[in-house]
Amino acid sequence: MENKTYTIKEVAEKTNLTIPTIRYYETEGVLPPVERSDSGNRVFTDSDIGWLDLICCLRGTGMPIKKIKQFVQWCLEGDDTIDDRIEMLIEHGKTVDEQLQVLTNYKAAIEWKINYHREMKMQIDARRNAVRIIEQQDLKND
Amino acid sequence: MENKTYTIKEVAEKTNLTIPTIRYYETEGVLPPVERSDSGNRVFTDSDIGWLDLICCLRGTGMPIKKIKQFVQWCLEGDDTIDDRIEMLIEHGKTVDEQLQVLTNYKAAIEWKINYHREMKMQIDARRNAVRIIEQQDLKND
DNA sequence: TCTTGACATAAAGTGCACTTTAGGCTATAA
DNA sequence: TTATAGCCTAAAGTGCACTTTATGTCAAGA
Repeated sequence: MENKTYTIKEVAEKTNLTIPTIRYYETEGVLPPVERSDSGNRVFTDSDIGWLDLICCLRGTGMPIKKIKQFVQWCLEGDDTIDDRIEMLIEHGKTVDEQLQVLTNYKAAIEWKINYHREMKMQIDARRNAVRIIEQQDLKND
Repeated sequence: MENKTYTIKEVAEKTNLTIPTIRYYETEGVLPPVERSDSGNRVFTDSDIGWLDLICCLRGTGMPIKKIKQFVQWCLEGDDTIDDRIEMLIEHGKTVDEQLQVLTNYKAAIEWKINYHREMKMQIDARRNAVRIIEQQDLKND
């Protein structure tokens, strides 16, 4: 499973990122420098994909690129940054909890709206039905 | 509770939106036109705040401004759009479920990372401690 | 009466995270 | 050998959702 390598296209498929996004992450220093072939093409390893998975996780939970870069840099710097890293992860975990809380509340509000609209629809349909019946009776009476 | 009115500042405080954002929503047609005083100032009602709460809910769950505008316009158009509105809410509800799912998975990944880093820290500390002890012994032996 | 503060508009600017474009290199297949 | 596909870079462009700026009106208190 180790020492297998991937082209940028394969990595894009694996990570659901676009090719330009992967390149962008590397030039921005969010993704650590990727190995190159003799002709200058990127040669990705499972480790690189691991970094990208981490980046996706942090981005997907709303962490800005700059902060992710900071975290990755700390990882590369080694042992001395372990406390900073743990602190950042814990703080970020808290914001994710908040996001989950907010999202859950909004979800409930949307469900409420849906039910409200459904009841509204029932009444509209009932009214329309009543009008139809009256019209039919008017037709007969003419 | 009804027929009370609010200034834009009060509404901003109530909704946690900024004053320019509220104006922006109105000029964009996301928020239906707000009543004005003789001097042209906006006079908000509880109904307006209700619209803003809805907008916050939809924005907070990732619906783009354009789509929210569409939904609000449908609401203003009346009964004939009830099916469209219900469909949009249901579809949006699904995307919120997906967001919750993704976010929950990411949260778990972050927790996993935290634990991984904590164990890493334990090892680093243990190693440092060992080095310290050895250094002290070396000191004694000199 | 004058100043202060809250409101108004229109238009330009901002920040973020990419995406697109233009131009060029290189290895394989026809 | 030539064309095609896949990679490369640097730089400019994009889309979204606001935010900021410049300028002006209006009502109330000193």
